[in-house]
Amino acid sequence: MSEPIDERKQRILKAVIDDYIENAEPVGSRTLARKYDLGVSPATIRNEMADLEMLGYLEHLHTSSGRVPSSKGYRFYVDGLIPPKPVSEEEKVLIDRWYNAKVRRIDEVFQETAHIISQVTKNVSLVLAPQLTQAKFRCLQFLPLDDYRVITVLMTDAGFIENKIIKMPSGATFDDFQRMARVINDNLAGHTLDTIHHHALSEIRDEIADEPLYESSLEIIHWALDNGKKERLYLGGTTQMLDQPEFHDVEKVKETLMMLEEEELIKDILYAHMGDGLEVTIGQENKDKHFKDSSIITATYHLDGELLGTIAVLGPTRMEYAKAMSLLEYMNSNLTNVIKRFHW
Amino acid sequence: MSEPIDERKQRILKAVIDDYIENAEPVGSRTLARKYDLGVSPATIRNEMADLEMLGYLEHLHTSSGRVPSSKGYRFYVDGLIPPKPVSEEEKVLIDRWYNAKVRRIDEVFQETAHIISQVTKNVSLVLAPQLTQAKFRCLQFLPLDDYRVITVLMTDAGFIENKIIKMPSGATFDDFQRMARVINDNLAGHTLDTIHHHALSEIRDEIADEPLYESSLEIIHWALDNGKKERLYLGGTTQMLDQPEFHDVEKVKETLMMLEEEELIKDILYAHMGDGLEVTIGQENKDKHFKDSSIITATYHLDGELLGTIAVLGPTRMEYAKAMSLLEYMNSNLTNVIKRFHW
DNA sequence: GTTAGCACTCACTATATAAGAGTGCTAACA
DNA sequence: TGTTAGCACTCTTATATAGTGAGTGCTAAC
Repeated sequence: MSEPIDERKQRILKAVIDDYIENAEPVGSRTLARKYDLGVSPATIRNEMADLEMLGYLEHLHTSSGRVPSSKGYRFYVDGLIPPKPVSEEEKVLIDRWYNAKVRRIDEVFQETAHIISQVTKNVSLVLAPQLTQAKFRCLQFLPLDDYRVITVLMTDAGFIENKIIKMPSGATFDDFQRMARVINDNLAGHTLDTIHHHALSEIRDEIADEPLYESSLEIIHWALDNGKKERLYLGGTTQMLDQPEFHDVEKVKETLMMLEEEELIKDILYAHMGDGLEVTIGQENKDKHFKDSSIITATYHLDGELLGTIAVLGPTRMEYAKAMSLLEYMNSNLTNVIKRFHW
Repeated sequence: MSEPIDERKQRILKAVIDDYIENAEPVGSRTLARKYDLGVSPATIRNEMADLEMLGYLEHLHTSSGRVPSSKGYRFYVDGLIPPKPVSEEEKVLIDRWYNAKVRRIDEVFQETAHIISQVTKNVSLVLAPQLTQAKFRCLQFLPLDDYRVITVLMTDAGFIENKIIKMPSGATFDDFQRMARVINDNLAGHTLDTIHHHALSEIRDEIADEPLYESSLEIIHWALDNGKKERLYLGGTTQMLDQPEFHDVEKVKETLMMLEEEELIKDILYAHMGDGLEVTIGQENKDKHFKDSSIITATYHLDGELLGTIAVLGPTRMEYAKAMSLLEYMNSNLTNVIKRFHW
């Protein structure tokens, strides 16, 4: 099955895949001999291709009509044949400029990251923004709004901030809320949002010792937890992907778009690859059957050593792996800087 | 040109448009006679249709093959022929439940509004979220974060809140920032964000009388203004629209999606109809040539008497006007409640 | 004023044919 | 023994042609 393949076979395999990635059409021996400098005749190439097919690296659509790489073929290509294609300095400058021009608020960083990736790779990009569940509760503060409302500001360790207006129970004063903030902060500071449980709540209840006020604090804590659970997914390139010949059929487009709208499905895919650095999953290697014709490249990014989120490129198996991989690698390492720049 | 058309012609015109809206195919006299109870023979219908074409209400694609409504035909239909199709009570309940299930933060209201509209109408929906430029500056407050950073919280009249972390100049203390907040609030409170000009800034400069601190306040005010300028556009239904036979061609899909990505273009369209209540613009009536085959229905929503934003449906001229119009009307009046419910 | 009848148009479908690209095999060659 | 040329065969794609059906417009009869 997996016999070693000699250097010439590798050269031919690489040529087939390069050509197929470029032209999206089954490639035959004649074209190969003409376009690539392989030094052998089409007939020889035919023999070698037949061998490569036998070994599972290439596939035949119909009896006649050129060959197409299989998942195994792409895998071999990705693991050993592709030349590194680093992001050029000009591209880096462009990317930096783009961030500067477009990003004003922290959440826009993720949207624009998705945008950049899809623009460069002409494929769909996915960016999973930081999951606050793993962030630590830092503090909660109140600001007076008027006689019966206060603004609640929640802050986590990683520096993310959320706010919400809440009503004060009748009879309560802003001072009561200040006191409540102290109680909550003392009890919850340093805990990750997903480890705040009932026993903490009951302590808070005891310390607050006022039913309506406790109700308010519950509302606030639940809101904080909800916020923590909701990591956000940003998509990019759903228009660019139409440039790929794979999507010449509207049904295919619809199917793909509908799949992309299923946030939970997509998140699960991204979770599956979380924390493993740069990872490429090709066609058949995908567990979900919807993705048997797609490849996914994922990369995780960090901040101060803490895992923050995932960025990914999703496209047809016929994808410019070299380009996408080095771009993701760069975006990945760059994202930390960008977040710091715009948020601190 | 615009001679009055008698009752029978109107009945026939309505039947043609109803049928075309339903089936997306040119409608002929025979089909019309069979499906609709018009009480006359196909031949008579043919004569009437020929008249309606002469008057500009119908169009012929090819010499033979049924008729299709013109923009003028749709206009007449929308202005006088469509039966009102109010949102049913069940639908209202569903919509309410949907909001409750999905919306946690204020900005999600707009996203979900777009989502609901597109789900119901099977067309693209556009929601222009409140423009803060017209909102009044209410107040600015600071919260201490650590020794060298503070959280800035900006609040506008309509209750929208934004926050940002900023660095303190070396040597400055949190008390300095508190003082700065007072100065800024005294000078700017009650002004709309787009009327904050240089003379206000120079007064602030005089009162603060400390260069690094003034720099910080400038940074904050500019951030506030930037926030005000950036009204946000939410899109929905870019997948649903593929169900319409108008989009059986991928090129058409791509063209439309690319147009929708041009935020400025779309915003301009929405601005053009701002403040006019419910408005329908049909095909040729659109000034922008990209929209000559599309119809746009817009509605503006208000909060406490103040104009807030616009919601719209964008689709092929062959659109279920009755349904879309009553839905927009309802969403429109309902949006105020929803915003209040989730934000106050 | 309405309707039946009829010739005509035009798009759409199905079928046949031809062209082109590619394969696999065989046999000759270095 | 590996490489190559040649050739028959397969299968897709493009093109042309004929047939079908829905619809119109006109005329003449009711």
